[in-house]
Amino acid sequence: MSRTRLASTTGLSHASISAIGNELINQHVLVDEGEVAEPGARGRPAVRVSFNRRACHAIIVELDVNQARFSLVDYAGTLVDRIERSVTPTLFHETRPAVFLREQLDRLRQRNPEAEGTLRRIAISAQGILDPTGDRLKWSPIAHIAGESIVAPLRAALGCEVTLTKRGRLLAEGARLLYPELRDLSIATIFIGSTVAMGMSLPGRVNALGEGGATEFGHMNHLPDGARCRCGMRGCIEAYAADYAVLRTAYGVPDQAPPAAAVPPAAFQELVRLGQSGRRNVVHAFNVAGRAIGYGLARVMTISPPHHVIIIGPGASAFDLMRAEIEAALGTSLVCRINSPPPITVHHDEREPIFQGMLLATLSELDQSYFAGLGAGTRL
Amino acid sequence: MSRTRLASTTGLSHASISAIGNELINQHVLVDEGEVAEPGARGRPAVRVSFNRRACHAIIVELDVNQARFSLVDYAGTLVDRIERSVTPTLFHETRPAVFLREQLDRLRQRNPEAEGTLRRIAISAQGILDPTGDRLKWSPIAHIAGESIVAPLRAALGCEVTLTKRGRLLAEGARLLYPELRDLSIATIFIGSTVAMGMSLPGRVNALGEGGATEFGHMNHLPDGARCRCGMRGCIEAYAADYAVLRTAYGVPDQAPPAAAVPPAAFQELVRLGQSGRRNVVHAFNVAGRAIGYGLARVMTISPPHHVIIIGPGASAFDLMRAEIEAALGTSLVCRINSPPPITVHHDEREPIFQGMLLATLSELDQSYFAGLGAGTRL
DNA sequence: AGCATTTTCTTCACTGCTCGAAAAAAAGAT
DNA sequence: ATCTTTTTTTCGAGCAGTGAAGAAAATGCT
Repeated sequence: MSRTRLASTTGLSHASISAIGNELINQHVLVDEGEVAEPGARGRPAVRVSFNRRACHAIIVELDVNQARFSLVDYAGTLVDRIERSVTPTLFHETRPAVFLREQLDRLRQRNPEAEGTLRRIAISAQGILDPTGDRLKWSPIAHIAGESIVAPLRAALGCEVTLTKRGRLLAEGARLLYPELRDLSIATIFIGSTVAMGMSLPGRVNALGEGGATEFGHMNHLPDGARCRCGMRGCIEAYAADYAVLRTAYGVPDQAPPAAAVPPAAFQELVRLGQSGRRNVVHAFNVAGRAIGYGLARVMTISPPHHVIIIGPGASAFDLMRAEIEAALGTSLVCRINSPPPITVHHDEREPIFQGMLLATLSELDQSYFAGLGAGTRL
Repeated sequence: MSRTRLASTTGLSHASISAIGNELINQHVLVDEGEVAEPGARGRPAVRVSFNRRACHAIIVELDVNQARFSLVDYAGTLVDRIERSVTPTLFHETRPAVFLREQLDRLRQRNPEAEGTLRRIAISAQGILDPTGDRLKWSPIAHIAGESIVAPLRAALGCEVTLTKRGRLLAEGARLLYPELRDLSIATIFIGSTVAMGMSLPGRVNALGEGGATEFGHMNHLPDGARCRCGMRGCIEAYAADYAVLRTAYGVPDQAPPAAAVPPAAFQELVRLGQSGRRNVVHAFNVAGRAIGYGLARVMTISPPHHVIIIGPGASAFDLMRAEIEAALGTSLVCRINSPPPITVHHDEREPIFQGMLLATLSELDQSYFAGLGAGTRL
């Protein structure tokens, strides 16, 4: 981006951008990329400045019920290397979470020795409820992970900052990045898959990893004394709309039956396919799921109504089977009658928004915690 | 407050406080009250500065289903004069809201000619859903008020700034003022009475009148296809917990019967008394109300959990009859199991918090919109 | 009474951030 | 070669805030 565009984007004057920009270039936080040739343009050509890729690196860890992904990124946000591992319900029974994570992280570091000295942060995201200390999960749909210390042993072993973040928090921030037209709107992103989750994002600056936006939407009660949920409670939205719940409803298993620990992604895809091809019991199951999500969303609308709703995750493919029930439920809400209901769109890939949201949040935090702490004269 | 205390409260240095304070005293926004004698204190005595009462005046209008209250206040927040009028379900059928308001406002102004030149703002609060323009209510439990233009005619007639605010928005801000120990906590205040409403307040600066904190808690769905609500929908929390709903349940009226337009305050007080003395049908009705509020609160807890909950309004007197059901409902929620449920306290008078919340918000807004706009050299 | 102590408030020189205006630089257009 | 356009830098100024020093106004001790 050129200095002139930076000035108009940030609202600062050219004078300030020039001063700050050159200071950061001296510190090697930014780099001068030289003139960028734009054919047919008059005037002095713009000089692009961009982040110094080698200023620092971070590793982003996405942990969910079915898989784990480890991504080494540089300061410009470019993906340098990536490892994927599948997660089974017994994995964290056999191997302590911190040990499993450390093995994969070490492998990634050994494969990329050039990043070693500048690895500044490891950001882990996982589904569930965090302990207030941020060291571990208090509860999680990922089997056997809750209660195990994660952050402290990794921090001690690796000697760099490690953070643990609720995954749902990132959904909406990431979705905002993918749809520039939503930039100035508040967004609720609902994930439907191995769990049901919602992230909320207000316009304005990027939410830091530590702040708001997290909800327990999946465990909001839908019906008092209703279906059994993986969390042990009854009547949660998740107990009607997560993969295991749809499967249970479709095959006529009583809704008080204990939920499956995990549903293989392929099995759920097959279920969606059956629903789309019109199989009665499956269509019915997705209708039930839609009703739970619709009432949940209607309830959210009464507390903090988002401008836009995005449905995401494996269950998003079945949105057509849920849409009518969702809209009907929204229609029973005064808020949606008076102010029209929010537009709902579907985004099929959930991994990219989560990754992008986490990436942006991590780099922003590094800017604030690491780079801001460097003295004025520092050189990297 | 002395300059030294101002410095430690605001976090600014003594030098800055001195400069800014003297500037504002020159402008007659603040006044020097002279030394305040504190017996037994050593050192130079503190000089108290306070708001110049005569710097400006505002009128605060509280409008609800049963009554209207008009309060003339000065810049120091002192109540100068007040008018109360009862509101009947036919009032706004017979008299247009703007006309009714104008009559009372004119009376208040005539009684207090000394405030005339410095009346800077009229702030109206009412229950219901506001039009985005802020000129009128789109929907309200106050009969015949929705849809009628309120702000524009008053602004034209009185020639000063007029604002219309959702009442529930003020509940929590006001409650925060009354309980200093809640200063750094997020608070949800639930009003139970002619309606059911909730205001949320985050710690930090005072919310301006235009910003967040408003909810439609009373019209959050409790049970799909449930009891008929005054808003025309079915199953709202209000349809189980507002005064008309408790009355309906207690006397075995079918929950699909059209709700009463208003319940006289005395009739509801009597109902609370009957419940407290153990009358079975009334106790049952309040149990039902408590269950609706409890599930509603549990649902709110999944989206933006407050640290503290305050119950307020005429129905607060019956809190003991609802407590068990509220706590039971909270217990069905994963969030309340993992992180303990928020403490719930009762505040019996609802009018004071609403008034205080509105007062503070109005004066803060005047600081920002009016006083901040005055040039550096201005003198009042 | 006279001086030390304590506390409040003001003054003053200085920093850090930002801005507007002018100037410099680097290209294409004439 | 000169004009125009666009980007970038330089320079002086303004503003909000600070720390340190000092002035002011009381009490307490001898």
